[in-house]
Amino acid sequence: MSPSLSGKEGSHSKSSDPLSEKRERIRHSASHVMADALRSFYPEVQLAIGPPTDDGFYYDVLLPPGTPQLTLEDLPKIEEKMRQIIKADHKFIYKEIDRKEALELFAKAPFKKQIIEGIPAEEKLSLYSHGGFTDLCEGPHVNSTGEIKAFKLMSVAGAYWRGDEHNAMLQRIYGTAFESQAALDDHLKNLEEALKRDHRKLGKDLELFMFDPVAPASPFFLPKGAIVYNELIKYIRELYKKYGYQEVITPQIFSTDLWKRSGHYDNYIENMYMFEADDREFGVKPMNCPAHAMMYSIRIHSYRELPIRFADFGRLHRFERSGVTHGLTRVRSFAQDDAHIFARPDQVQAEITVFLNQFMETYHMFGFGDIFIRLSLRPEKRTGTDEMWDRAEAALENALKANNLKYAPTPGEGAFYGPKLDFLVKDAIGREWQLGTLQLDYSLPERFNLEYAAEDGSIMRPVVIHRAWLGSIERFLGILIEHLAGAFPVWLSPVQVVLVPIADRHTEYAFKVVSELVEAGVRAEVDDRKERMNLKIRDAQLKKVPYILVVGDKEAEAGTASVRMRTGEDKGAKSVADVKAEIMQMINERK
RNA sequence: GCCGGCGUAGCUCAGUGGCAGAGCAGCGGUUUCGUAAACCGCAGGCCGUGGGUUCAAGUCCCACCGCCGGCUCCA
Repeated sequence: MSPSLSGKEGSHSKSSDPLSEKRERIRHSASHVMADALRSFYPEVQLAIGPPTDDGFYYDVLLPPGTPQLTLEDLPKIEEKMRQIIKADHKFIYKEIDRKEALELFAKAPFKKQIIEGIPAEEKLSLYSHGGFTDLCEGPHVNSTGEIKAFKLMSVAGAYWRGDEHNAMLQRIYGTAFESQAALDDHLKNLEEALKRDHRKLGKDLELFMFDPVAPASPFFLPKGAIVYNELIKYIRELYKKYGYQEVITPQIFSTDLWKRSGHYDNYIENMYMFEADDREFGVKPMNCPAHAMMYSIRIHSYRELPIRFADFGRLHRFERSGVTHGLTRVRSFAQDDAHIFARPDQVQAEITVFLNQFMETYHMFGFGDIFIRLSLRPEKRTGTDEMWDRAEAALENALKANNLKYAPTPGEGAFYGPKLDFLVKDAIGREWQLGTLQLDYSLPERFNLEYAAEDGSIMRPVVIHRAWLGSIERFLGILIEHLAGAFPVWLSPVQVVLVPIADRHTEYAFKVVSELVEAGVRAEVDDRKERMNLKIRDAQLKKVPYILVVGDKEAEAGTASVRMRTGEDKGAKSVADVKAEIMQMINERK
């Protein structure tokens, strides 16, 4: 069961199957109907764009100056109007027009005018009308408004015109529409389900981590969360050992001398925490690479030593803009399973191939099925020669091809110092997150004057590969929590076993069993509260403890424990030795 | 940073100008029980922070902080 790979990011893929195609029509049409309804309340409303999306549609609008902003409370009346329009079953009428006509028709619609001006002259322009409403639109649509069988307006949000923060802020109304009420209900149920898996909620409920205004967007890992965090690191450390990485420990704070040299002072300072001490300016590190470059430079390296792989779990701080933080997935304080590989140019491709295999192995183990690989190619603004970029991009692409991996080349998205591979997964609510990354860097070796002595004695420049499997541990944990709905595999579970004594007199035996498990390295506890066993079983299951061992007279007598799983499955009584062996095996096999 | 919403007990939430509430959790007691919530009782509050309006503010207004939904950005 290997993770399926899709070359395209889901949110950008054009649907090909009939149902998705139908929904796209329905949603696109619903967006027109919504604009129509909105216009009946605000005749002067300026319409921008109203496309279908993966799970619904939206329309970006600008209300006339002085109009109060739309809020959630305005949605019901808009929905009501939409229902009337749908009931009237207006036909959608398609009409092609020439550019001049279009510009006249939309003379008073500045956003539409801009759209028209942006469409290449040779492309035809078209209109879609229903009832008395006409919009510039490529389509396709349903035949008539009556085909929009079920819809719901979801939310109102702000959005910049054309996604550029220098442009006007528009209001975006989100809605969704389906071919049947049942499908809509199903969708709403899924949303509710996703809410239950939200890692922020589960993190609180399971006491994994907390946040506090005294450290905005910076998680406090509570004891249980710290266990999971450290288990992840322990796993990564094993891989480091296996694959020839050397772990290093580097300072947290550096003088701006370093940040100027690395380029961060010019390119990244708005994301850094800077301060003065002793009349010098310092910055808290947002990345580990400069420190690793310095460590590489302690002496001249022979070509025989390369590749050198420095791994670092150093804590990074990035000052993220206030509106962008999100639970564990976008924080200001975090660590990565970060490593920099200093390699000879001829070693680059082999390193990438090995990395890809390690990456797939890791993701397979965590059970992620929906992985997207993005190959980010040279941006406009970049350092280095074209030959260098050709070689670097080819190295990444060849490695992907050699490993039969699908990927989406994305021009212009690379870092200024080199192209990169980004590994994205989708969370429970369909949001896409970047986790792992691999970047080729020709700039850092230049800036830090990194060298090695080649076979012929000449001095050569190594290439640096930045790479992470999990990305940020924090973000990975957040995605993992949602992916698993908080039910960690045994090896990651903060509490792996809870002993439930049936009556007080069985507590002593329960502790005996626990100490045997703890001795073997299992995280086991006795629930010795003065409560009934029913409650204790319930609580253990709500806390997603994988093994619940119930012990009473029979078990104490026979030296057994009744095994109940968090799923509710009752596996019956087993000898303590057998239970212990089973749990140990789960842990050792990381299941 | 920008647009909008929200902030009341540990948690989930009610209270919309007139005495701060409920359920769960917590604590005390009773119950000692065979696989998802026993019963009784007791406590628990700078209503995010600061200012303002008012005879009176959890409630109305302003600012700030934080969170949530988006935009932009990103590990």
